[in-house]
Amino acid sequence: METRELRYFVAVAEELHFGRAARRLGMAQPPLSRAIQQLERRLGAALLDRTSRTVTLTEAGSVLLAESRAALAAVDAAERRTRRAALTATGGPGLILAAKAGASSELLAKLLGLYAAEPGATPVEVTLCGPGEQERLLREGRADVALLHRPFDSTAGFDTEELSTESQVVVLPAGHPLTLRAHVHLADITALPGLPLPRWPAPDGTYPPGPGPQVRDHTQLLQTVALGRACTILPESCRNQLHDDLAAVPVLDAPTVTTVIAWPPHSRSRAVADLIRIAARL
Amino acid sequence: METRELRYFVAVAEELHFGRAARRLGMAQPPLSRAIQQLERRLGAALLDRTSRTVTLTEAGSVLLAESRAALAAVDAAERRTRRAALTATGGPGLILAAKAGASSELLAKLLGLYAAEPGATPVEVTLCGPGEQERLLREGRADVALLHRPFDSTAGFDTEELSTESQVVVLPAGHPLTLRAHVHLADITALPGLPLPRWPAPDGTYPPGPGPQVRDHTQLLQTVALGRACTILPESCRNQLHDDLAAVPVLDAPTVTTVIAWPPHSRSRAVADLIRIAARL
DNA sequence: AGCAGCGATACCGTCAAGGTATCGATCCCG
DNA sequence: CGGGATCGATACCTTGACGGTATCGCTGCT
Repeated sequence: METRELRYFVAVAEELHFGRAARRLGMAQPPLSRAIQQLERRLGAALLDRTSRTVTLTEAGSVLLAESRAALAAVDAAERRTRRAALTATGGPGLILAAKAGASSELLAKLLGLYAAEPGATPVEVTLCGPGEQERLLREGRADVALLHRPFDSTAGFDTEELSTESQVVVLPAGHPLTLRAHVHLADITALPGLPLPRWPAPDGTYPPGPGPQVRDHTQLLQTVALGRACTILPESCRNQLHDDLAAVPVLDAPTVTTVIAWPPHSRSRAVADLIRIAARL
Repeated sequence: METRELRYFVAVAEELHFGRAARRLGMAQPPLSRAIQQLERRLGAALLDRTSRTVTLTEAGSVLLAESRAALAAVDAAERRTRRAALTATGGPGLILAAKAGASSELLAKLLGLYAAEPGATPVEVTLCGPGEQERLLREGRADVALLHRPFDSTAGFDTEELSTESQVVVLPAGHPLTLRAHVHLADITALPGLPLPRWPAPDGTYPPGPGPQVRDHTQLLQTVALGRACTILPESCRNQLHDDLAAVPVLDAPTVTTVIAWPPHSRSRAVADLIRIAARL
């Protein structure tokens, strides 16, 4: 199978409409119809059920859709990583590390410091991004290595090494009654009147429905909490970033957060290997 | 990038010889040279350093080689999984599970029993294979789900769920002096005169060098041990498969073995999801 | 110097990918 | 119930990308 065929199929499977898919691909509809027919013939499987009015995916079709996306992502990542490797040789940044803005800053500083001291260390460019975005950057080959946070980010498809495990705290406006408690439970928090949990954007940029205020980044989050509009649950290492207008209380039954360093499983690069070796010793 | 180009590049990168690579691809050498040139032009990167006598990989080239193998594997797996999905609809086996022959048999039986009792369960075909082969079957899309054993198998690129953790025992011929001990350490075993650890074949079928006898499967392994030609370290669950001619002693400092159920991260199938849900509750 | 081996280049033929025109079926609406 | 609109499939044509053959130019080894 050629990637061209996979791209065609993904377009049709997503649009469920040959005409629209053809427009999206910048081609005419007939050759697209033929390409899909040929793909079906070669696979010996019906991928789409078509009447002259509607197009639907068969079971095999929806398998191929999921697999095609993964395969095309792998091909695109191959291209980007090769381009980056070529740039690196001519003096670009040696390594791109993606990390969530505002998270694990102490850990990150220590890691970068130790790596920089390594003989033969290359310059590391740090991309600080929104929550969950590190995963995408790494998958797309735009970053060489990333700090992820389980159980929030999926590490599926990566090699990983655990760096630290923390319990979580609830961050509240200073002076809130709960801040007098030595610890709380999740049930205490969900029941808080007037302090809902904020909503983060999904990968596609939309916000899930709910009562909480919409936030995009860490600063905005903490400010919203300080204003008494929300509370939030964060790993305990956030505590040394809190001003006096915020207070943190341990949450006993919140899931523990594990920070892991992750990299694509086929990394050949010496620099990535060095960085990981150092991270594993932290 | 088209998969054709990637296949061409992999052939040349592996052979480091345009003529041989062309023969392997069943084509003439000139179009292959041109295809690689075009790939390099489009990527804006030199992939190969060629003199008229030798061909070597550049840094970017070796990145692309690793990435191409991964991407081509993803494309091949997509094709196989789609074919399988189509067969399943027409009454083939619903699910193929790969497990190492002789390992986790109790766990496996329990899992299959529970799943078969599930409403809407599809027939499960179990492929019992040699050590480390489950991983390959799963990667290539020849199996839908597999039981892997950490730290021996790499789970990189899969979603996994831990099923059980066991410590390991050393298996010895009955009557061996060490069998009188309540437990041993690794150092005790490596020092055993005349009882080396056997050698397993690598994925390419060759055996690593060393003193131990060559074995291919579990039966052969246990028989070799019973004959007093080797000893071996296995998870403790193997104990109820041992005859009287073999004895097992716990090894205190051997790494613990974790059995995990693994599946490709893009699995859309209801059957896989059911099986995993059941496995997680074991 | 001459030969052998290798990758690159020049040139040519073919076929598959893509375009246009149109068909046949289905649904919607009056 | 009939006509128009919409959609995927088919028929037919054009073109350029891909592959083949012949040959060149360079290099290393006798």
